[in-house]
Amino acid sequence: MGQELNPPNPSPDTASLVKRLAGPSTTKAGLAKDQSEINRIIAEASKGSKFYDNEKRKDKELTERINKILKQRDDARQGVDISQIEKSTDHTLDQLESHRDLSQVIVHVDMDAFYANVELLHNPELKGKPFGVGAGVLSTASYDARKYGVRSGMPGFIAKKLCPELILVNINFTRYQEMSDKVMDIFRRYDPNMLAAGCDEGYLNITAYCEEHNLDPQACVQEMRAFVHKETNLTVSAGIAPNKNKPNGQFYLPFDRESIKSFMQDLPIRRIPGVGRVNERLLDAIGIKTCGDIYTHRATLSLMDKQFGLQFLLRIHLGIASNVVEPGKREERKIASAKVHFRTFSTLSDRQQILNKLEEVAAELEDDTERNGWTGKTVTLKYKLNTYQVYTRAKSFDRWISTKKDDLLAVCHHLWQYHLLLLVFLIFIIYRSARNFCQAILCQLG
DNA sequence: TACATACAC
DNA sequence: AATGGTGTATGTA
Repeated sequence: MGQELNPPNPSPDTASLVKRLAGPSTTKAGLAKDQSEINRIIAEASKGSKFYDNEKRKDKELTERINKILKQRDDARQGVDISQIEKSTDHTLDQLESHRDLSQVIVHVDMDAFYANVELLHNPELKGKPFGVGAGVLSTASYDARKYGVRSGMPGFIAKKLCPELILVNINFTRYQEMSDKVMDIFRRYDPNMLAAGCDEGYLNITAYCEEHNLDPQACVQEMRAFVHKETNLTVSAGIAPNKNKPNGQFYLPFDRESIKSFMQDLPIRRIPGVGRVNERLLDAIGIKTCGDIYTHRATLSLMDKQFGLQFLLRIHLGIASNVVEPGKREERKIASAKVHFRTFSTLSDRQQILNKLEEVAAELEDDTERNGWTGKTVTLKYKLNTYQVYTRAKSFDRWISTKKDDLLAVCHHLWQYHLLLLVFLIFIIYRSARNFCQAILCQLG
């Protein structure tokens, strides 16, 4: 009956598209029972949207890129002595192995569902209930929500489809920052040089602490985690290893070559920091799913060093990473930005409306930079079309730029060009190399 | 330098 | 109806 209304033979979603739509953090906290059913629901909810079309386009582009790479691989392997290449790669591996340093005790600490657990402390009524933190897109999901497949980075309306009783809690960043400060202070007792990575995780070198207090690493970390719990009521997971490649959750990796090797053998390559969704697919295409697979395909990787980065992957295979922990310089702010969102408008007739919006953004940025004393040397105009395609247009100067709205607008007009006539739904203006205005004010433009 | 892409959190 | 913000690194031209 109504079937004629549907488009004939809608092409089925490819596995890669379904996975892409499910978002980047599917492999992270896989507490859900049936991920494929969850992915199906997400793909279904996305279907027909501009967002979906854009993801489909990107997926297709990646597939084409993969096909190109496979062809390159086949060409590269023609008429070369594979065993010779393997031999030379083995030599590189031996070199790397000979420099392995097992002397440092590195701990990766990660607060469990940080935002969600802070909210739980604040509002105990949420206990046992599925909830997400954030509006629009979720910053995190409680453990009870994760059971349904709800994850960080997921739009609220899709999360609601997966879990209709989901509660949405507004984000309270100052609350998390406060708790983060407390937790980090505890970590610093064990390593004053620790590296804070975001507000809920970090890396520590506890070698010296263990020595001075005559503690073995596991007892030391146990004690540290107990302090965190006692002083903040929050829980923290930790991985202990001879370097910074984090295992997962709460884990002690024995400090010998064989244990590390067998740990890496079946570890999915996606779990390595720096291997995201794209590299996962590229590597999968040439047969690499786990860190162990790197060795099997070392000849191909060696021939295609430029595409894949041989050294990077060989180090991953061996489980060798940096074991230097530094606090990370407290840098100056680099970017000041403002944005405006808009939805419904038409193309040509609303040129003036777009210009008005642009002016709005410029005014907002002027306000922010004047108030906080920032300026910069590059103006970046970033805009998203209603197709979700993102464009950036930038102009750099050799002097500090005036933060006056009209000066900003002048630069933006110069950058804007023909997209003025298109459907735009998001505009950013960004100052790059933002510097404190007080220091820069003397050399700013007219 | 300009721009795009990939990634992390 | 509806799919993030901020920052870094890197490749390419």
